[in-house]
Parts: sequence; structure tokens; C-alpha cells
Amino acid sequence: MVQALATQRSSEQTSHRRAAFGSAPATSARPSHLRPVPAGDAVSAELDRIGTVMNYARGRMVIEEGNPAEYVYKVVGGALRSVRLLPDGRRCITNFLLPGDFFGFTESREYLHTVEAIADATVVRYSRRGFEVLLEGNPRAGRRFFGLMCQELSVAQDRLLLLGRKHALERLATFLLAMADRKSSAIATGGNAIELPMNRTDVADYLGLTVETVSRLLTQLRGRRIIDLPTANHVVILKRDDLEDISSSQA
Amino acid sequence: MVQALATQRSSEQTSHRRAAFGSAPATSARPSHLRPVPAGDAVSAELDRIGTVMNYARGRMVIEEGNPAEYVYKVVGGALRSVRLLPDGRRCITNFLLPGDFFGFTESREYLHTVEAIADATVVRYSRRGFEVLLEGNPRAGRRFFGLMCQELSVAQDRLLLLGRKHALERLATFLLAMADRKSSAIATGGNAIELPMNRTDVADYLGLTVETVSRLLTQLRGRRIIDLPTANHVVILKRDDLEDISSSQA
DNA sequence: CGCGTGCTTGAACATTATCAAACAGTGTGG
DNA sequence: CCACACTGTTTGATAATGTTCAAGCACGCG
Repeated sequence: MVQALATQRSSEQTSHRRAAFGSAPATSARPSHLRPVPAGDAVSAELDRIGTVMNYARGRMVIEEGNPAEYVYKVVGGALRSVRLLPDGRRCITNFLLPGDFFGFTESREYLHTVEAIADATVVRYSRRGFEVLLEGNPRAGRRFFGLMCQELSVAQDRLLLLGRKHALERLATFLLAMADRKSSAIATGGNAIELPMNRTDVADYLGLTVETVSRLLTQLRGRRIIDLPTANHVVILKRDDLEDISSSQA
Repeated sequence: MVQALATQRSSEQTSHRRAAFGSAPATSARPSHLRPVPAGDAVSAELDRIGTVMNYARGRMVIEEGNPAEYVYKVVGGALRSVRLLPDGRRCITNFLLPGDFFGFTESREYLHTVEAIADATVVRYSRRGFEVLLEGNPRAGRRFFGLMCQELSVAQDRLLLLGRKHALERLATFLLAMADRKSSAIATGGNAIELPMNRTDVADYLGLTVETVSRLLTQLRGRRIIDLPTANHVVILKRDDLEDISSSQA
């Protein structure tokens, strides 16, 4: 939410100020350590030359499934969701995108997923063509992004395990711990205070559950004094060990 | 199974014959069109120089979670499974690996998943170091493998949707259609005869179901004359349209 | 021929979904 | 400034899908 406040309300507002590749937004407490933001260097300088800063208001679509895949993006501030749909409307959020995350990569001509801002978001947009030229001309960039894709794939596989084999409560615990690690807005609390930028429906679609189940389980965890819920979107982890036990994560 | 029969029974048998990068095994009907095997060219020639052909008997482990990630692999013949486990033994098969597929890519020092042969399998092994040198020195190779990772990620996201939002019968239908497309061993039948190299437990762990449910649903589909089951591992798609309707796939 | 593994089938059960309604928080207009 | 409407959250009762436990069956192999 801190990031969101720093961005402007208007959507699709373009600024031609050049974007720093590796720098986290000033309003972010620190870059995520799960998906590290590459440090500023030669690759960053290259990317800076072709990047354009853009702002999207909450709810706005950044890319849409089926549209020509002409750009790739990096999140600078705010939060977004990557969405896949079934024909009848059932929804899966494949990923929440936070500062430092890239999105929009695809091998096909069109995007295969939709990305929407769940909080006012700032992103840097790179032309796909320019990005590809960078990849071909700069082996270091190629290596870096190949490594990034390996990590993404690994994260996705963890989620396959979560969706395929974990119970509802295990899923929620895993999610809360991951969010706490990615987005520890309060260093003072040891990374245990989480400001959720997404609503219950988003969490449900991310965990393969229903809104009702997510709500009930959060209530249950609060009843067991494992978490606190000062407000609906503010979670405080009180007993991290218990949450880790519940999550059944090997990590 | 055709591929498996062509390979030798002994495991970990090394042959220093050089491996053709893009060529499908002679015993394979045709390369998968879902995950195209890159055609032979300069990149292939590069890889050939550092590849070693290896055979693994059914059930053998090729790579193991936690071990140093020293190699990357390409499947030439047979079939393998990529596995993730929870501490209590619950299992998720993140992918079935068939001829043309690569595996073993990771950004971390150790493998994050286990790969086992489900049928006698032939793979080509490349040293990770040599592969990385290739990526850095050959922009075309970099681009190709980056694209491959994009595809892998997209496939994984489709499976997130499947595991998160599809019912058991939809999952099974989706799986059967995908297998038919990947592994149409009988061209004469229009790609509708499938020889499943994996057992029911593997299918269950791939679809996030139990063996019993998989078995019941296969029986149900046979009862509705949508598929035939000449043997337990031989599926014939009789009504592809019905199966596609059931699968709820947008594709 | 008998054993073992994997597949199928059945009955009871559990977890989570569905349907429904009340509640809370926020922003808007009177 | 308060009432109202809207959206999102919580809670409850019921139902369904898929799991669990259990047993029988079939095929392949020694």
C-alpha cells in the first residue's frame, strides 16, 4: 500500500523519464529476497535506454490475454495480479507481481495471460523487440534472464505442489509466510506484519479455494492466536513457528 | 513404450557417441508439437560437442533434489517424471518428460526436484558449465533456451489453472488430450491412440487426485464410450469432441 | 502355480464448495 | 453530518465432490 500511495491515480499515464533497471522504489522497504532485483550494472544501463515508466490505477489491465505481445514489463511500485481464466469464468491467479518482478515474457505472438493492477501500480515498459536485441547482443543479460526464468519456473512448481497436494489451511499458511517474506513492510516487527494489497477473492483464486474458505481459515488462525487481523487486509504473524508447521513446507 | 524397448536394460550406462541435438529418436513416431525439438543447426552442433548419451532403467533416479546441479539433460527416448515431495511424503509430479524435453535447469547450486525414469530412458547429458558457456557465447542458443523457458512457464501456468480450478473429470480429460497430442504413437488413428508410460499413481500425482479417483473416472469415460481401454495403459480416444468439451480448455 | 504389484470397485467419511444472509467499512449524496 | 448504498468480509447451514479405508481382481513374472 505504501507503494500505491506514491503513485498517481491516473491510469496509463506515460512518463519518458528513464527508468533505473535495478533500483527498488524509494517507498519500498527493501527488495524482495525471494525474487532478487538484479543490481545496477551494465545490463541495467542497457535496459534503461529502452524503458518507459507507466502508471496504472487499481483495477486497470496492463496486458490482456490474446493481445499482441509487444512489450515486457518490470514492476517498480504497487502490486498486480497475473490471471488465467477458464471459458466459464473460473479464475486462477498464477502470480502476484510486486516491485522487482518482471512480466509479459512469452514465446508466442500473443500474451497468454492477463495482468491487472490490484493497487495503483508503477511499471517500466520495454519494447519486446528492444529486449530481444538486448538478449542477443548481451550475453550477461541473456544469462541473467535465463536464470530469472529458472527461478520463476521453480516457484511455479512449488505452487503445483501446493495446489495439487496441500490442504486449505496448509495453503493459506504457506501463502502468509511467502507474503511476509516478500513484502515485509515493517522491519521492526521482524517481517511479521503484512499489508495485503489483494482482497479475499484474489487470495482464493491464488490458492485454488473459495472466498468463504479463505475467510473461515483466517478467522481460525486468529482464534488460535497464530495471527492477528487488525484490519481485513493487515495480517500480523504472532506465532511464526506454528505457521511454518502448518504450512508443511520443506523450505 | 516403443522407445523404452529400444533402450538397454542396464542403468547409468554411458556411451560416448556424440548426441545429435535436434534429432528425435528413430523409434519415436514424430517429435512432439507441443514442445518442438529445435531443428539441427549451429546451436545443435555446439551442444553435440559437450553431450554424453546415457541410459537409465525404469525406476532409476536421474537427478535428485538436494544434489549438486552439475548437469542439464535432454530426453532422447523413453519417459521420465519430475517430482516434488512434501515432508510427509505427499507427491506431486510437476511434469512428464518425453523425447525432446530438456530438464535439470536451475539457478541454485542444487537441484530443486527429482527426476526418475518411468520407462527405460535415454537422455543426453550436458555439463552445466559447458551449457552456460554455450549460453554466454552463443546469442542464438541463449534466445532459443530463453524461449523454451517461456514455454515451460506457460505450460506450468496452465497446470496451475488445472489444479486450482478444474474438477477431477476435467483434469483427466485435459491430461488425455495433452498426452494424445504429445505422444501420438499411432498416426493411423489420427493421434487418438495413447500408450501411457506411467501408472495410475503417477497420473494421480500429476493431476492432484488419488489413484482411486483416476481409476473410477477412466472407467466412467469408458462406460460413456468416450474412450476405450484395450489394456490398462492403452487409451484410445473415441469421441475427441466430447473429451474436449469435458476438459474445459480454452485452447 | 503362486506371489506381487498395480488396477478396479464399493461403502463410509471428510473437506471444502455452495447457497444464503448478516455485517463492516467506505464513499456518496442529500 | 448523517443516511444510504455498495463492495467486500464474515458466518451459518447444507450439499457435493473426492478421499479414505477395505477388499477383490487381473496381469506378469519367477
